[in-house]
Amino acid sequence: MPPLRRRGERMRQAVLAAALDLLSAEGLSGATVAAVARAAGVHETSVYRRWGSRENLILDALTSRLDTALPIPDTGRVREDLVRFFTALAHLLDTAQGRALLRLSVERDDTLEDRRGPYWSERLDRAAAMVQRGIERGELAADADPGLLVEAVSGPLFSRVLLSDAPVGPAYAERLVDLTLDGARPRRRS
Amino acid sequence: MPPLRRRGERMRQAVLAAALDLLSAEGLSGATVAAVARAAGVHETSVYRRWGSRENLILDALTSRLDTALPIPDTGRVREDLVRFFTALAHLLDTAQGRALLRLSVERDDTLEDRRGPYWSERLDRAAAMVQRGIERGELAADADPGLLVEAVSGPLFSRVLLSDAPVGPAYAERLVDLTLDGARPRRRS
DNA sequence: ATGCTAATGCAAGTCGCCTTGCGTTGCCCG
DNA sequence: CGGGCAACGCAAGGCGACTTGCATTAGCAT
Repeated sequence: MPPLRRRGERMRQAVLAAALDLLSAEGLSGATVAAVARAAGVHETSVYRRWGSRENLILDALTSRLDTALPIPDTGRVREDLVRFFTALAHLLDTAQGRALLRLSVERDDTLEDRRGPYWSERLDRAAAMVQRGIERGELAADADPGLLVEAVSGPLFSRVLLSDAPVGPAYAERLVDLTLDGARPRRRS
Repeated sequence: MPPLRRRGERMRQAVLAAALDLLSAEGLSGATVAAVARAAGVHETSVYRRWGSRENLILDALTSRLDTALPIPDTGRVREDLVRFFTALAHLLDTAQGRALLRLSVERDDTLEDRRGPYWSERLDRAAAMVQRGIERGELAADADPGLLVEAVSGPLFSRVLLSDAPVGPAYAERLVDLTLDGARPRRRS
């Protein structure tokens, strides 16, 4: 039985699968390049040649399967849309894979350009559409800034996970949405 | 001239100074433990015995000099207080040292407990006092959550630096404060 | 001053990330 | 059904973080 040489796409899939296995079995620190390569029955050098760095590898593994899509709801009411979206995001950030992805996205890599920022910014950009619809519907002020609003809700979610490593939870996301929508000033007209 | 053996507190100061020098001269990646030790005229082993890890060393160097205090203003108006505070924070986050400190604060260290979270959480906790005063003054809703509001403004600042590495700038901080205070809904009573 | 002890110096070594040069082989194309 | 060539395997090595065991010495108390 020859060592079952894997190449091209099959090798790629085998490595990504091995990476995810190790990731969920032993966590981020357990998924060393050597371990992944061994588990996939591939040489470490090949991994580096294809992915360039451990970071790219893990990130590729994570994003390939973790395409939770984070769908953009369209219920007709801004608050409902935002609550659903950011609740889903909070849920994602409470999973091991979601947290790992966020942590990796934060790592700087001065060598060559990478596509980590894109993962989150893409999704947040799409989220801005919900706000835009709210503006057009007159639910939000005409001069509201969709991007700013999205960042105002997602930012705290991200930094909470990164800084304090605390769970975020759907309730937190909902409170953030309400604060961003209504502000902290006293409600006139009760 | 004997190698001028440094010990105890003098050694500590020499190493921290060398670390800051390298930090500002060559950036985070330039401040390797070996380089810092050499520059301080100290053996690498001694650095590890005293600080335990490179991270602790850099963090110690950063916080020892970078105690910008981030004072809590008290002008009598919430918005003014918040704008001043978060503008100062934004400014800090636009310096190389501030960014380095934030990045290091985000690094997880499963070995032993560390005191990195504290640096930011301390300052944000104190910032909540501004909000509390605003509530007592009636400027804010009685059921407003000081901690949440502080996170709603600081979170985006942090995650912007961490994720997109973009400058934050005072204007961004100010817009966040206004959004959090007034919300995105249309203003009644113009 | 003189000792004692804890704080250094030093050497050697582990581990993970990553690179390079060269031999070997899978795989697609003609 | 062969080539040919890129895609792999392999060995060796560099670099930085970190550890360990042992020799040495600075510095404080006496």
